[in-house]
Amino acid sequence: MSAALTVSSKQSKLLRFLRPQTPPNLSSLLRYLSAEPDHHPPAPPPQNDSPSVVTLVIELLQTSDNDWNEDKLHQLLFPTTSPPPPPHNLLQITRLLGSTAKALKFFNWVQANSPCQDSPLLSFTLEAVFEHASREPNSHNKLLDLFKTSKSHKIPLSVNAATLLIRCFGRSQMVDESFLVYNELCPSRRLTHIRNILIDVLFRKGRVDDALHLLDEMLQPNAEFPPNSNTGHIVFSALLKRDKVGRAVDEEEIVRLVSKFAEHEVFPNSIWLTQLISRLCRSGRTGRAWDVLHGLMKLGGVMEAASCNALLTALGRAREFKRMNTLLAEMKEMDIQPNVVTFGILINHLCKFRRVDEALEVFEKMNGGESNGFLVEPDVITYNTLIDGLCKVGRQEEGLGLVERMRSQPRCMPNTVTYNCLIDGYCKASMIEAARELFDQMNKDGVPPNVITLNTLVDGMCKHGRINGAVEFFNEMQGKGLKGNAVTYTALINAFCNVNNIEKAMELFDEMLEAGCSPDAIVYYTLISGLSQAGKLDRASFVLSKMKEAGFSPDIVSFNVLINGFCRTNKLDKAYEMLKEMENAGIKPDGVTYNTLISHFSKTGDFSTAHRLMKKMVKEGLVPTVVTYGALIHAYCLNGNLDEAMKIFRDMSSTSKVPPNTVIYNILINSLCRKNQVDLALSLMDDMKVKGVKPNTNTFNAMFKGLQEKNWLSKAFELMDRMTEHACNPDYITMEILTEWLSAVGETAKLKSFVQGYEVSASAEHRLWGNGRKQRLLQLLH
DNA sequence: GTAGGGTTAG
Repeated sequence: MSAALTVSSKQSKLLRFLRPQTPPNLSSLLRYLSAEPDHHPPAPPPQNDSPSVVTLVIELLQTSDNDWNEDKLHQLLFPTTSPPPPPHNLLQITRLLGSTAKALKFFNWVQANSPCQDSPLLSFTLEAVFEHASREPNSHNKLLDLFKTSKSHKIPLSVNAATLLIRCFGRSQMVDESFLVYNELCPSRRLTHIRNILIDVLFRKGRVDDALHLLDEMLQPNAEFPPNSNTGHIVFSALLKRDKVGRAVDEEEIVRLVSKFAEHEVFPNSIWLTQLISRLCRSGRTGRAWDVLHGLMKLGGVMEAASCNALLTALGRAREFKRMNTLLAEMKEMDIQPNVVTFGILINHLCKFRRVDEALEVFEKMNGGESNGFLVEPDVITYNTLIDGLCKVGRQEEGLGLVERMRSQPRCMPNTVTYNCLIDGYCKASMIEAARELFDQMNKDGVPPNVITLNTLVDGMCKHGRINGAVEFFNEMQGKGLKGNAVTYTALINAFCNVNNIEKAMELFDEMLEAGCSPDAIVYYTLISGLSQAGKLDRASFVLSKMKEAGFSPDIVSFNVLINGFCRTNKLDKAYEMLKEMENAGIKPDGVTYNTLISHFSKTGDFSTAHRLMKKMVKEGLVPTVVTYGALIHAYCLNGNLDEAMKIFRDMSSTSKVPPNTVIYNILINSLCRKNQVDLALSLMDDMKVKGVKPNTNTFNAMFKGLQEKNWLSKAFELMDRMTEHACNPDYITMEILTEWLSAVGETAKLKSFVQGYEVSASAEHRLWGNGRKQRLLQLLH
């Protein structure tokens, strides 16, 4: 229910309660206070010396209940010598009668006795009869009867009578009757406020088109009854609130209405304008939102920060920083005070683009760091945004510092989100223990963890090789009543797929279903990918069909994953099936699809198909990338056709302008070394240096193997030094080659000094080689 | 304001 209507319906309830015992002047005062004007001719000036006609008539009517002195009544009301009393008097008299029955009786008498039948006398008397009836139980039926009678007697409705009827019928869901009353009303009395009521009734009943039709009439440039602010409120609330009934009205239509309203100088209030701006932005029409806001600014609509905030959010999302700044400048110019949300948006977007220091500057500014007029106290959300921003760039210690600052500020205690951001920060920094401690801390502080806390820790543990710890933690939390969701299961399923524990991954999927947790598309995608990469294409297909049953469809990446899986397991017919399915679903193959197929055909020796596919991909507007060339080069290498591989390698940088990367060099260097063309491999390494392509561990491993074959010790030493220079860590393959080779030729001293270059970080070593490998290495060295 | 997945060449 809209605010204005709540007020006026409350007021009318108040009126109904007060009226019977209230003298007319208080009643008219209340009437004056109500949102709607009273549409009566002015009351005659009070007669000071003698009792008024009203008083006399009431006395007369009350003394004799069933037997009125009609002569006297006639004399008082319709004197032959003086003009008839003003209609207002009859209204007052009728109102003061105790019941509908009495009022109706009086009305009938007036109708029978009034000398002039088409005077407003009858309309006003009837109005008071309606008022009586409206206060009785089952009022809508009584009013309907009375209305029908008045219609058959051709008594015109007064403005107030029509208002009362339309409103009462509307409340009783009798929309057609409301409409009928309106249509019965003399066009000159179809005032704005009556139309407002009817429009409101129509909207509430979902009769959107009828309401808009009525509204259109009011919005005409020279409309007799133009819209007022109440009209705006009724219309915008009906069109923009969430639980609206009837057909949806699209944003363009609303924008059209807004501008028509604006021509009548009626503007949506801040709430509705903000709603409209958000809706336009959400449906991707930020430009239109910008126009609407600026149009209203120019026309003098009242603008508050909220509406600007809605637009700022959308601009930030679209990375339109220039326009964001323009809007901020305009806000300043128009004296629109930014609020905590405005600052929050700025801080958020700066953080999302990792410009955390600038975000901190804005934060200090709102704290009054620079005295530029306004102080806005940051709230929990401001703090959380910043803490998250800091954590996302690895500055979790500073985030922790902000928590201290938060605690010192009244009404700003760290909450679940605060802890979640920090826990995620520590997890991403591989500090799982610290994250776990924060989790204990939040429990101690009475801040309840939620499913996001759970997921953050589960994922953190999974990503740092503690899958069992993650499962344990999850079970512990379930025991405490904290249920997991699709995200929890995705993290675990993904982790088990990554360590090739497909059984456990599938088990978790079943567990998820048993727990009553419905999988979303991402769970399916994860599982399909894991199964495909593990070569379990039958199970991947099974999950795919389950996914479709659940109403999700594979996206381009899932198709690519499946196509790759089918190619690798030599189920080309299945791969084709997928391509067909993609086509039917309207999903075009992308570069990855082509690369996958090119890789497959070239690896199986069908180079002509591979080249045909490459031509087709270009025709489709896709650009062959370093991966495309890599697939061909790799296949030619595997096929023993090193000349062709080198030819493509030379072509790709000169003709196609795709510079080779480390992977490409590695493929070639590896193949050349295997073919004993170590000289050529070495020249490629020089080429890398020239082109600025960094060699990695694989590059050196391939070279060492080649050099070992040739027993080119001096070259190996040279490369070992270069490896150290590049801060390129040896892995266990490097160590195995070098240990075997160098200890065989009695060069363990050189090897020891090489290894010592890397013994700076025990944890890095641990990560690289693992404990077992290191033990073996040490054994070999001693 | 906070959490999840997947692709192609080594």
